[in-house]
Amino acid sequence: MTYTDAYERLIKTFTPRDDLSPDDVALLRSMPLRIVTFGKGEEIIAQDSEVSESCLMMTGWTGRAVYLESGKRQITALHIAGDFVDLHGFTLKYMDHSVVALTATQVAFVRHEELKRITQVSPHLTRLLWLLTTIDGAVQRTTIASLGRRPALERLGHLLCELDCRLAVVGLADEHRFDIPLVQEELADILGLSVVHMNRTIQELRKGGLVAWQGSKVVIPDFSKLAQFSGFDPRYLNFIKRER
Amino acid sequence: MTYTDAYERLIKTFTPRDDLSPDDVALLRSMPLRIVTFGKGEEIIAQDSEVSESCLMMTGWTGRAVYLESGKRQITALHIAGDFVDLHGFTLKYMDHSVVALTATQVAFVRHEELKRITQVSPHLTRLLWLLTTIDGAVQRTTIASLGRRPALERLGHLLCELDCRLAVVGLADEHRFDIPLVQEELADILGLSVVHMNRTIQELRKGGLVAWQGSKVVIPDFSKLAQFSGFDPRYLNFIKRER
DNA sequence: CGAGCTTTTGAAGAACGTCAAGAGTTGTGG
DNA sequence: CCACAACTCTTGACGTTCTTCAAAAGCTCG
Repeated sequence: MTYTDAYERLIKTFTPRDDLSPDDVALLRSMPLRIVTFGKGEEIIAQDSEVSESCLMMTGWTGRAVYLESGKRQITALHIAGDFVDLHGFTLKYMDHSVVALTATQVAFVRHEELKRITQVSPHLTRLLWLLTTIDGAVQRTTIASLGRRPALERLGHLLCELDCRLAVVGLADEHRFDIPLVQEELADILGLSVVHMNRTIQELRKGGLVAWQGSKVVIPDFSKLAQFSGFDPRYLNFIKRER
Repeated sequence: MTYTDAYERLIKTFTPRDDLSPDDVALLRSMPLRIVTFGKGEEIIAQDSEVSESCLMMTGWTGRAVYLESGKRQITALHIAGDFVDLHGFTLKYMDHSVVALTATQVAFVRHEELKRITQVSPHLTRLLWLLTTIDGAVQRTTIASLGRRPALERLGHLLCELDCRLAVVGLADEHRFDIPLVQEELADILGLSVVHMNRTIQELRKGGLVAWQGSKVVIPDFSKLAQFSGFDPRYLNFIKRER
């Protein structure tokens, strides 16, 4: 993963949503990046810390984890290549969650001074960065609706539909086949379930024929069927090009 | 509620988080507002609609509601005076949720052209508006953690602590006393519970002495006790002044 | 006073969690 | 290349939390 790749990755995060002017692209490329590798299980950002840079995912999977006093953990979001995991840290500074590497990972850190510079020279790019955080909010709302009102089976189906869509956009899913490099305990922490019930829910979804899932390989034989079963409507992901 | 009040309300939304320059204030006051009244139960913004203005709450309570195919409803957020309910609509345009008036309500609509104008002339005010949406995201993460990992009783306690803090900042709570103008069905839709279990959970919290709650009047006799019981840590609300 | 809404209660059942243990898999060191 | 340890997945049994259904009681407002 070279610096050139990193800038390309960043540019490709915007282009499904709006066109970038040559000036926008040049401005993005002018930002110094710090590329760092993390091993599986390592903590990239600590909960309750103060931050002065934000990180863009290059490879691997990360999650935002909230640790409760009870010792329980909730993973509030999953992130893959192209996701600006903690862009909200630019405005918030205070991190209400940790960021943990769920697989070996490469990320590019951008200093907040650089982002601030963008806000001072490019209103358009500023709105696009802002957009990334509001899309994140839309995903979070969908997660809230799932946790609050969908039973475990639909909740899992909905997550698989979302991951399929997001992975496809960055070339990591093809014909509804993709890799989920997560253990069931992590999936349980995402869906708010116990590990045992997570296991039984996966088995039930498999048995129903809605997904084929062996090891980390997932295949969704009939996407629209799973989407309908899970109440999945991709519009909240905002993969639509318009003037922003 | 006059126009002057509306601008004051808007300004007071920022000041707990950062100071505004005279230019910032003048710019805010230059935005045309459209003040509208809604009756209890009315829909202010429809789910799946396209929007070209965003609304700031003046009086009353609103909620963001997601309606699922199953007929179930999840209220993903509550909003009170000073909240910019759908500021994310400025960047997203597509509304993945509805906004519903939970009480009689006055809101001020700001056209997106005006917000765009701000992004073109004031990087600082742009960052502050952006901040409001990222704080919203932090609240959503906390909601996800509650729904995923807290049992009903703690979930309710946590909500009450959050409301106490937020209402106090806008002068609607004093000495941990405030009004919750919501019926138990609405609370159930916020906490992801059935109405019956919502009722029993409220009773249990009352019985435990953690809250006094009769009709819509809530009193938290020992806030830190309830906060500890519920795992509430107000830092995610970002009521802290710093350079943004 | 009555209609409609909201709160409350009881009873039964479904969904999910916990505990415990066995089976399968992966990785590591000798 | 094998043996062992550690991790992960799976299963069974049982308990708890929460839901559903149904109905009664209380409240509000014309």
